[in-house]
Amino acid sequence: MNKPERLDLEVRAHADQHASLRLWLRMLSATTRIEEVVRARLREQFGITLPRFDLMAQLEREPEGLTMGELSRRMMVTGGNVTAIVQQLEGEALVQREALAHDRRSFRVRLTPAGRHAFARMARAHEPWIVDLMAGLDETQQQQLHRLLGELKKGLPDE
Amino acid sequence: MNKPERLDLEVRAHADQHASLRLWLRMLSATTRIEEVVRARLREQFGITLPRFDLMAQLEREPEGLTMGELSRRMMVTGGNVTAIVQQLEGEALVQREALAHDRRSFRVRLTPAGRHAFARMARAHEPWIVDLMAGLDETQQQQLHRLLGELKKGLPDE
DNA sequence: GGCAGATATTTGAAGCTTGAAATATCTGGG
DNA sequence: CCCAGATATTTCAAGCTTCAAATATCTGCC
Repeated sequence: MNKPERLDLEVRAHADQHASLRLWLRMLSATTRIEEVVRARLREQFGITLPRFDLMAQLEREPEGLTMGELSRRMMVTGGNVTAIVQQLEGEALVQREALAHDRRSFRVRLTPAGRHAFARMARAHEPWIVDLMAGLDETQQQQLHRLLGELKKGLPDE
Repeated sequence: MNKPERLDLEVRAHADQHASLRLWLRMLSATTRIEEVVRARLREQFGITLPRFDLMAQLEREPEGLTMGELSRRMMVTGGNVTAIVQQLEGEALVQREALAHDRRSFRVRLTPAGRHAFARMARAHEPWIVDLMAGLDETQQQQLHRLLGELKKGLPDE
């Protein structure tokens, strides 16, 4: 009975790999599709890009503002990227920089009143889009998905 | 009992929105993190970008090759994007174009033998990475996640 | 106090991505 | 047969993104 068992394990290992790969591809395609929809609507309805919206969303949650590094970590993009987007939004007077007393390398970025107002208007539209896009799952399923993704994230390497 | 019930629904609706949003953000961050890891490893170990790897992966599954449109749909990117990547890979002799007899607007792209060989080498490394990244979930959980994402995708608007 | 290493941000080059317009070809109805 | 609309691809401009190198500042150890 040794040989069949060993074979069986190999077969299962092989199947596992394929299953993980299929899972990953499905996860990626669902995420991509939702992003596409959101990006298109933000553009059509507000003439804004997703990255700019995202950056404003991060700031909206932090009335005290965020440093470039914090923004970069929260948005999960590189620092150079944040620099460019902040510069643009600053040019449109939607965000402003503010020196830090204790560290001259760094500064806080926060929404201007105009930025806060503009974001609020967009967020009111955005939230129902997400609710709607997720509506293929009922509340319980969404909780399950949330939990599973939390587990998955715990297993991912840091940094 | 009318007023409390109505209030209750409103509260729940409000909570639902936040829950869907949180779910979406978690989904996005898990996906982004996995992509980051895979991109970094492909670069370090094989000096290739994720989009090029992705395009080759699509072709590898289709010995007959794929048209530009099919590639674009499968990769979930725009056509112009595919044009650029195919041109580069063609320059490196990893893919080749082949005219279609019945439609001169279109053509098939397929891996060259060199492309197939290079991809096979990368895929052997890539698959265990994914298995590993997903290993925070056991088999049952991965099946659940796969199922839930399938449901979610069914509810998304087409195209 | 000064300097070595750490941290925060910017810059620049290369590559990816989108959306829209342009080009080429095909298809079917008249 | 022809042409109007559909389909396949490319082109282009604008913007996003990464990585790596450069700059500036800070911190703690001596």
